[in-house]
Amino acid sequence: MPPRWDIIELLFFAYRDFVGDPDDVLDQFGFGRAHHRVVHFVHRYPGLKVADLLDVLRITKQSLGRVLKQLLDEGYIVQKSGAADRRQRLLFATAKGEALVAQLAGLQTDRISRALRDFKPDEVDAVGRFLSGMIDRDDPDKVLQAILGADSGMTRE
Amino acid sequence: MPPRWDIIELLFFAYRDFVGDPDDVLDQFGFGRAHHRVVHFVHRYPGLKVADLLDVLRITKQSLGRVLKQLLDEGYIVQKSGAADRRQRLLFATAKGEALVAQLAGLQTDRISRALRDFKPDEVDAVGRFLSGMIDRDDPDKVLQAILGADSGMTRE
DNA sequence: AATTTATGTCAGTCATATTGACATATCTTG
DNA sequence: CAAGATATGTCAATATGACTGACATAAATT
Repeated sequence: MPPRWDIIELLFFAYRDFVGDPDDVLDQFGFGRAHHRVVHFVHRYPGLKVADLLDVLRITKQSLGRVLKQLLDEGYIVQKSGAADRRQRLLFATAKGEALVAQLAGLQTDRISRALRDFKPDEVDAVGRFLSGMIDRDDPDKVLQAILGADSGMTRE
Repeated sequence: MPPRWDIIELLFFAYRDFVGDPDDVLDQFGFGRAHHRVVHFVHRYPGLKVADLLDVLRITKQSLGRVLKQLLDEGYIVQKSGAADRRQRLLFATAKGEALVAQLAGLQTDRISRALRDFKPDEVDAVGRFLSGMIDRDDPDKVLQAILGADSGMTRE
């Protein structure tokens, strides 16, 4: 099987520019890419546990610690003790956090919409199936399962 | 325009796993992701100049310096003075470098092929057009132009 | 009561990036 | 030819985001 140089390199450049938009905004907040990832997933999956976040981001708790603390201190995220298990710290985005996520997602959505402009529904669907297919399936990751599970029919509104 | 949470998150996970495969191999060589990027583009675009590489990778020459030196010292890359302009250091992958790139590209190609299995030709085409469309066009980058130029069926202004 | 689990923290290290300043060789231009 | 621009390299200091290992605490489970 010959290497798919085309896709390999397109993925590199596409991802480079895809994360480049948020990076510029994050700089103004004194944040980095790590902060974006954390506040994004907390906003999207309210009540996420610290352990879930570690699974999703594939980093250690020590790495997550500093970034999470900053987001808590500056009021982008709050944490509540779990009702069933009070050891757990369930994470939620504040209005401030939601606003930041929305701003960054807006930039990325603009880019995606531009790329998908004039795509037929089944072409959009193919893009979604490709990206899903690129992801490891043997992954005991709750968030990931939620995404992949909800992923039938990319053309829904 | 509502955020495309689906694509945003699929891209995150797809890229995470896409670069995850090479990372494991690179560890065994004492290399990191930066070494992969450098040797990859040097192999793919023989005679690449240092300045070209800086444009592609969007890093500073100081950052590139250490990584490039290691690859030169360990014989994955060689450099020759430019014929026309002898200030330029033109970079070429050695057989050793090519072998490494091929191994890493093999892993990534396996993943891509798996994702594109059972895709019809026009669906594969849609994936390529999507990725191309995600890339900034106002980019005076020789390598990028080569890639985008070779990508038939693309909509450009 | 003992153990496991979820989380936090301290301390040190590493890889990769940054900015700024300066050096050298070489090409281009007035 | 002299002056300046360009391509590259290097030194120094710094930041971010990752790592390992060890230890602490609180709460759940056995």
